[in-house]
Amino acid sequence: METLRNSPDELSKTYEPAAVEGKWYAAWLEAGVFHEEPDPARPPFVISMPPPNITGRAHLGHASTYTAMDVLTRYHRMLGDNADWLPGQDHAAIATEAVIVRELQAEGLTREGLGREAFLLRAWAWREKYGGELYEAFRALGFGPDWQRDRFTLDPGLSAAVAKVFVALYREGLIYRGTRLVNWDPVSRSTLSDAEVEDVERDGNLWYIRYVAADGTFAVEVATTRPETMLGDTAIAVHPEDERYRAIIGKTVIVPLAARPIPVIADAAVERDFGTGAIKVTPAHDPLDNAIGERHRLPMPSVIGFDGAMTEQAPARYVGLGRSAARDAVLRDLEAEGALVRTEPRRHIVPVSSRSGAVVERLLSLQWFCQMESLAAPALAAYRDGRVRFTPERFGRAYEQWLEGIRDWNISRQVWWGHRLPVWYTQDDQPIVAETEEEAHALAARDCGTTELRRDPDTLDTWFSSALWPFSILGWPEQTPELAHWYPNSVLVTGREIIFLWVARMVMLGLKFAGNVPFGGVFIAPLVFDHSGRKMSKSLGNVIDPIDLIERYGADATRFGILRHMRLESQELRFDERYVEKAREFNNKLWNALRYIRALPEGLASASRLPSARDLSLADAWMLTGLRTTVERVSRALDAFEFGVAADELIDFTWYRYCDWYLEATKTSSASASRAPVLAYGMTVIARLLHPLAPFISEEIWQALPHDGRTIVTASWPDPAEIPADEAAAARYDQVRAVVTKVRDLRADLGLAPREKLTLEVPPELDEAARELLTVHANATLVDAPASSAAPSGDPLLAATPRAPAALLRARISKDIARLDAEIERARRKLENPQFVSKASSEIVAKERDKLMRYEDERQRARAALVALGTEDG
RNA sequence: GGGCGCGUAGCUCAGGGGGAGAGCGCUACAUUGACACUGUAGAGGUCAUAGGUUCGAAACCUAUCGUGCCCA
Repeated sequence: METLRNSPDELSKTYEPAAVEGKWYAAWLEAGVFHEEPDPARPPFVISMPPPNITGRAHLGHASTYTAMDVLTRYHRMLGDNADWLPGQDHAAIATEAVIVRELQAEGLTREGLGREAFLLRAWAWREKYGGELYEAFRALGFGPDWQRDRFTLDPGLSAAVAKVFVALYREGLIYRGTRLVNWDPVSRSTLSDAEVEDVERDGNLWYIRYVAADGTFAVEVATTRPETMLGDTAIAVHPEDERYRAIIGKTVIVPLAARPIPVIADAAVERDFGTGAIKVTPAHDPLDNAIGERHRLPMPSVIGFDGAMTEQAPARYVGLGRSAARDAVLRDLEAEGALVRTEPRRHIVPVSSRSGAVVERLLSLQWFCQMESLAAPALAAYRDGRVRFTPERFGRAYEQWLEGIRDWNISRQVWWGHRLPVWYTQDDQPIVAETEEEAHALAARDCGTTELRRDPDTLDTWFSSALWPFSILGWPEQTPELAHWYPNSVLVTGREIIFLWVARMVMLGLKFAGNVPFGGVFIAPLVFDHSGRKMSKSLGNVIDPIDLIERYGADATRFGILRHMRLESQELRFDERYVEKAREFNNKLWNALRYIRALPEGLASASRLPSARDLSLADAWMLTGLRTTVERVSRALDAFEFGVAADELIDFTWYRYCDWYLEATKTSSASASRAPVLAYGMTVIARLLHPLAPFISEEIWQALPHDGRTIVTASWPDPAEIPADEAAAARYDQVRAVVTKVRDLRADLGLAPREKLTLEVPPELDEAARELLTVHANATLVDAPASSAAPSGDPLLAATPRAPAALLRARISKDIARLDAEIERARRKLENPQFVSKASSEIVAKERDKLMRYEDERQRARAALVALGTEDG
């Protein structure tokens, strides 16, 4: 511990975060304060970091969600918990692969040209080089995860867990291979999850096409936004209760251009208001049509291929045409045939790949799926019986509804960077599913009498490995001490956009394989938007780099500014740089309070212990009482994830009470007896309360004052019971403050500069403590009131009267009386209402009576003062 | 179409059945030895609209309008 010096110039006049932050972060790493071993003797507090993509860059979302995790971990560490924050990164299959492919393109290379092995080497090299950038930002933000336990989704242990889970699910029949409609990104050449598909509104057309009956007795018009898919039509569908079409249900019509006969069927999924109420059904290329096709067992020809061009299933003259060329050709030919009735401009929803920006094609494809129904049921039960709780609660209902309508999960991806499917095929395409290649060969030899196998080239959806995260990073399937003590995790902190993608899947697989829910609670942090409520995105150019904020304001201010605006029920946080600016000003305020304490002439040598209660001044007692309340409130707020409330409480107490009042009160001569220890004690308690939110400055302050221990990181959380509180003294000081405020009012009326003394007449019996405080807070000179002023009985403090022109005092008092008149009128009306007195709770009525009494008392005093002033000018 | 939010001071937002709050911005004064990244005082609001419940509604309920997100 450095020795405490008291030179006033020792600390710079403004707080300089840059000098402080690097120093302490290095010291923390050196001391190993973020690392924990499982310790059954202490309550565990564990958070698994949602693994950011290795392609991810720091953005303000990290400064909300990830800061929240840091706050919780630091808070629980100080509470004495076995607290550990487990970091890690995600390989981000499609995103990373896209980055590498772009790099290759720039060099004139292709993925296929390079080959799988070389491609993967490049991807690993890329990860080595750039994958740690986000962590640099995390350190700059002061985050303290247990770096020694850093994990990566492609680590051998985690990959083994993935293979094990896949094989187990397969053998249970929950993973299967099947032909289903998938989201196909023709540019990335891979399937996409639903979440990677964005619905975008675009201008298009609605084309009306006429289908003629096979027997020529009628024709039916259908509307479509995608005429080229008509080549794959296998039915016309109408709503079963649609009178217009009842007669033609079951009849046969001919697909124009393709000249194929197809049936007219009835299905309740048809929207009668859309177009003509009759729709064409292309089961191989549209989700709704596919569902109809399943129900009616329709054939499902794929007319569009994985390359986005028309396949051989289409009539010969369209084969090989790209989607848009095919559309042009089809429209031209329809027109020529007279089958195109009309064209109507229309805005409609187009599915777009959030990876490549290409329009997503719905295609039938042979993929691997995970059957979700039997996994979803226990996850639903865990929510309904309270084993998984969401904060805010309403997000639980979204989770519930999604699980209720669960659909099978396409888990295979046509990318190379990721967990390769643990699937091999024999020459006759028989799948062999095994955890290792050796096992696959053994199985193939045993069951199929062959050793000639080729491995499935596909990889698993990234979310598959993420779903195992909370237990795979703890060593599962090994029964490690970490798994025993730290699973389930205490809480998961994440954003609402991945409740389905990630949270629900972790619950499902955690229950299935780790025997329990992965976490007791889920805290959904608000998303960060720009000042006008727009999502921050590269294309809008409104992305804010936290590093930039850190450089200009400091990491503490960046964290604090955001935390302060996190509200439990809000879904969004509209970021304004002024939040961070304000936080920096708060830091500076703290810093200067520290400078004041350090420069006290009596020094801090004896400041390590709080004086006994009888040696405390009125102001001391007031401050400590407020401090105790603040400790309780901040603790309660952090327990409830109310970070904004915690920050508000800290600012409110520290700035507007500790600094504005208490610190000023210590500038009286009698305060010097107790002020150094009380100021220092108060400040170290504030520093500890602040530490989870603003780790650097709190450490700097704590180190600059008498303290026990090496670092605030492992200091204990303040215990309110240890802070002496004296409600009566606090109330008395509040009365003094009320009088001071009134006097200041008048100073403003007088146009009196703050420097200029004001004379205050007070009754001779006024106690010394109140006199000193009036003197220092109101910058007043006290004189005894003349006996003739007839101080009313009661508290002499309330008889304090500034010496000022009578007219001014009269105006001020009259204004007071007018305000009191209104209050009295309001209270009296209430109390005169028999309904109020009989129906309102007795406390409310008593409170109202008390108010009325107080106001009347105050008005009486004011009137007396007015009379005493007389009518002539003074 | 279904679900979930939001509408309070010029702006961003707290609050929440019984005296309208904060920060920023604005106005006036102040360079007092912690701090101008400051202090003191002040102006500014039919709490979206209309009904209802209640002794009492900005808060609870219903509807409407505006606005955002998610799911289909």
